[in-house]
Amino acid sequence: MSPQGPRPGGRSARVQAAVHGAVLALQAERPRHEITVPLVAARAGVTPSTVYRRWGDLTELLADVAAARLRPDAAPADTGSLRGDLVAYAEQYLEEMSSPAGREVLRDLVAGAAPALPAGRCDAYVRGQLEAITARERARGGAPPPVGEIVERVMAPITYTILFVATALALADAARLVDALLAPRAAPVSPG
Amino acid sequence: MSPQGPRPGGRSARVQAAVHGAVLALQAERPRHEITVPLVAARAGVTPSTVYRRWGDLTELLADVAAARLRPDAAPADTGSLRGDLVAYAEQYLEEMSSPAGREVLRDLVAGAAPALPAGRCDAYVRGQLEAITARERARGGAPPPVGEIVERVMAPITYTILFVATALALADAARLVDALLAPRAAPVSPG
DNA sequence: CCGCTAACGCAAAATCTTAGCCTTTAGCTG
DNA sequence: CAGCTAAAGGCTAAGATTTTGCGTTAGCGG
Repeated sequence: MSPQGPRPGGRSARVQAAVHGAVLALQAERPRHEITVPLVAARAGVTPSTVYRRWGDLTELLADVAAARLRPDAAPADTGSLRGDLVAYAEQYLEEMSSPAGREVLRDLVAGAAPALPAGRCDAYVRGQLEAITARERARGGAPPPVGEIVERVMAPITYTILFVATALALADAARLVDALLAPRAAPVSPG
Repeated sequence: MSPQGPRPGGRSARVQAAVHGAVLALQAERPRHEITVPLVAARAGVTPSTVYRRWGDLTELLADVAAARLRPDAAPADTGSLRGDLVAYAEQYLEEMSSPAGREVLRDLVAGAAPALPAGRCDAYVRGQLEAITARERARGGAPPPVGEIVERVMAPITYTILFVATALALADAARLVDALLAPRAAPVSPG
């Protein structure tokens, strides 16, 4: 779906940029159910058939745009400690994704039915950022948990809650999850 | 979206059952992108306008069917121990939801939720089953973790992986997650 | 500079979606 | 139990979207 086809330069790239831009512009000014392929195409200065041919349908186009939106634009902030870095990253993710707009991004991503690609890209971006954070910690001489465990204990609960649970998470929950991850021997429940 | 309107009996119920049945039948024999409202309506012996009026669009209809499919049909299995009950439930959930059909159910559910609201019914069903399991444990004299913690540590990682990660989870991961939850004082990482 | 081909534009046809109006039927009341 | 009321479904026509075939354009290599 993503135009990683054999001819990425020139006109193709311009069209992709124009269409992505049109989607972003429309998302900012209209509710989602009013966004249609012909509308996007018109805004992008392109014919609808071009959009249908390249993206298949609106769902996949939105998923592609959502994935592009998630691509990290900078390395994760360096606060000087593993906990600080993780809390900062988790808080940023939580804040971005629990807004109505962010929720729509996640939804579009999941809804894109194609070979799991757009949703997979999202996870890949997250892991990339976490790799950077853990690599930094190792360079400091620390022994951070594996990225998979961070995803499992911190990112997954945040994402699940945003998608499925009515009560919103507080910013403090991000720190709570990170602390639970980093202190596996704390004893919050009844004594064993 | 669900026809919990003021007139649940009689014809309404018949139409709803016919439409749900038609969706299930079509899902079993066709790829999802070939399922359309007119197709469902024809199979259900109903006119398309009826479907549009009651469900709005195909996405919401599929979400409604998915939610109905998820409604637990029985109390969770009683294995005699908290760990056994949780592992059995988590394994069942994992097995059901990681199949292609199950993944579609989750996808439809997320995609069809109201614009700014979460796909709450799914989470509610899960919590209901977990409540039953933990209540049973308390009746045994045990002190199970709160349901929220089980969701966070077990159900959320499973669901996240199904939706966002290309590599499938193994059945054993369900047990691993339950064990990690129940033994918070194990020391799998370097000493603190 | 010339040819090759993927990608786009255009326009017609097919399909899906919406909306108005009428008919049916479940639930209620006398 | 007959009759009333309004919610819900059927039908049809108008409108919008999606698909498809064919000609054209523009990036790329020789």
